[in-house]
Amino acid sequence: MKNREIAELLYEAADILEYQQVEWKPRAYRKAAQMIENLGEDVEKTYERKGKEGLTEIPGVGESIAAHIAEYLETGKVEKFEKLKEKAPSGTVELMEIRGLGAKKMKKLADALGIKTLSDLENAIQAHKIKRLEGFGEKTEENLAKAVEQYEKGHDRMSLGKALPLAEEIIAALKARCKSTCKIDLSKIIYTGSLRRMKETIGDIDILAEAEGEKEVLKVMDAFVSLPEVEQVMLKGSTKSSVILKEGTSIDLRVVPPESYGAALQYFTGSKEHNIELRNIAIREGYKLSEYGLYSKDSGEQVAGKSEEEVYNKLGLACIPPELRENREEIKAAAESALPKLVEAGDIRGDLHIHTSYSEGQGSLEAMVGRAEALGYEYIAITDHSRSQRIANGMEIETLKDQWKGIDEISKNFKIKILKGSEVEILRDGSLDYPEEILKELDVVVGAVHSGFLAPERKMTERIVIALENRCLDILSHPSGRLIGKREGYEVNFEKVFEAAAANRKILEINSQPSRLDLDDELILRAKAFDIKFSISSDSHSTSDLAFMRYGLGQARRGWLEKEDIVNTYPYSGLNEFFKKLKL
DNA sequence: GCCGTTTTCGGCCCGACTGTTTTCAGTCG
Repeated sequence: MKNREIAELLYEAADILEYQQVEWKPRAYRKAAQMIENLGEDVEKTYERKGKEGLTEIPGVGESIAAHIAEYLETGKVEKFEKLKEKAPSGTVELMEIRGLGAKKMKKLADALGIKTLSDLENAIQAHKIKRLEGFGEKTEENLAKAVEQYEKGHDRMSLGKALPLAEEIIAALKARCKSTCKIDLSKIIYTGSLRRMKETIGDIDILAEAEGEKEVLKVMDAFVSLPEVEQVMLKGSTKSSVILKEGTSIDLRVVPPESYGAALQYFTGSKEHNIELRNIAIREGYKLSEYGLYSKDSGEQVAGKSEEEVYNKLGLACIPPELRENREEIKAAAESALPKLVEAGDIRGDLHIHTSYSEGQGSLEAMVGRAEALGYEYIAITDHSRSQRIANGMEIETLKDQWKGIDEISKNFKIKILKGSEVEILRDGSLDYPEEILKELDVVVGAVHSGFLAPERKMTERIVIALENRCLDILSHPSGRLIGKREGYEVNFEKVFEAAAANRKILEINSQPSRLDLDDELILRAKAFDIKFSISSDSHSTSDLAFMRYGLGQARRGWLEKEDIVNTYPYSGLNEFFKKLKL
């Protein structure tokens, strides 16, 4: 799948064109890039099947960009972009990443001081050459210095698993402060942005609050920027403040009046592409949409804004859940009242991937079961590593049998049903790591690949397909093998994997570990088209990990999944039934 | 460069904040 590569290429071209002050083209390139990035299907496949014509069917892709994509797929490069890069200074793309530095300022810096790379910029800042430039000043130079520092500190996005608890902590602290000093509705302090959409990684955290009148707004802003966690106040205005926390994360707070709260929540939740689409609809329908509300174009009167529902409904749309707002057909579905009824936290009745101290987990069998019961689950599966996973203290058959005894014993003390399971290594030839007579004894077999990541696509696909054809396997765990920000998934043909999973009625796991989130939302969408069932699992290694479930749930929702698509929403009896059928 | 129940030409989301200027340009999300 080359979608991401192609999108990257287009983004890069857009940056350079922007630097060259070319009008509109950068926007067109970015739009096309965004569409390709979020496309459910493989651009290369589309091209193979339908040629350039097929490519122009992608929104935002016209004849010219289609030709560039075709050229890239045929030759591995685009002549025009190569030339573009030659003409632009080598560091352009990197410099564009610096906060506060756009095309115009960069051009000036390049023309006046010959700044072409990040280190050029650093040197110029050190020598205080920038503040003497016309249109620049002391403050600009200072801010650029800070921005460069920030960039070097790590411009990586943080995991959902870090961002969500952090946002909750800051919001709790802000609420505690506002409770005594401000007259505002505390329940309206809420995180928005990509975090509310449960994206797998988060750039910065956006918080929205509601307050009436200048005085109250100011009080909220003051409470926010003076939180002990704050290291630096980047900006502070009458509607918006921005800070950087001591641990490096940047957080924005916006405060709006009650009549605009819904419109603002909608606007700041994004995504940007979803919002642009929504605004276009507003324009078509004779409205103007902003973060302050939906206004009639003629009279200028506000027609909606208090709540998100109001805004969507006035535009002829059902209210769209945040996780779907990625401009991936959700607006069309909302117009046709065809939105999915997404799976919810309350639907989850159990967790089917749990480790204990029998292998590499931190928690004892009893501790893990106890926590699961406390969470209100009806069942959990204990799935420690199989024997070949030596690095994770994989269990020999004897140890596995010991564990069964342990489970039988503690079962008496709990109401929750404990399934005997295993995370069985899928060996390089596709066979499973325990003999069939052992696997048959297990209630649930979770198969996973943990080795040989560098195998060629054909090999890896074969390995996984053979495992999916094994009657003993129930669930394919973390199917892509990726570790977010650390390791790409292995090369594998997902079409073939999904076909095999569907044909053998196997379950695909949505692994909730923040570093995995595997399957990701796009693969979930693709797999759903094959009519496959999923499980959402925490892959817990300690009692606190059980709470990871919500991150996997977020990805399932981003993948448009409904309750019926997910086996661990079934009651225990239904789940058992399902597994039994699987083994016939 | 893309796109069209307002247009095959002429538009392209909209508003906030900062800094450097004295009314606005540049940048960001």
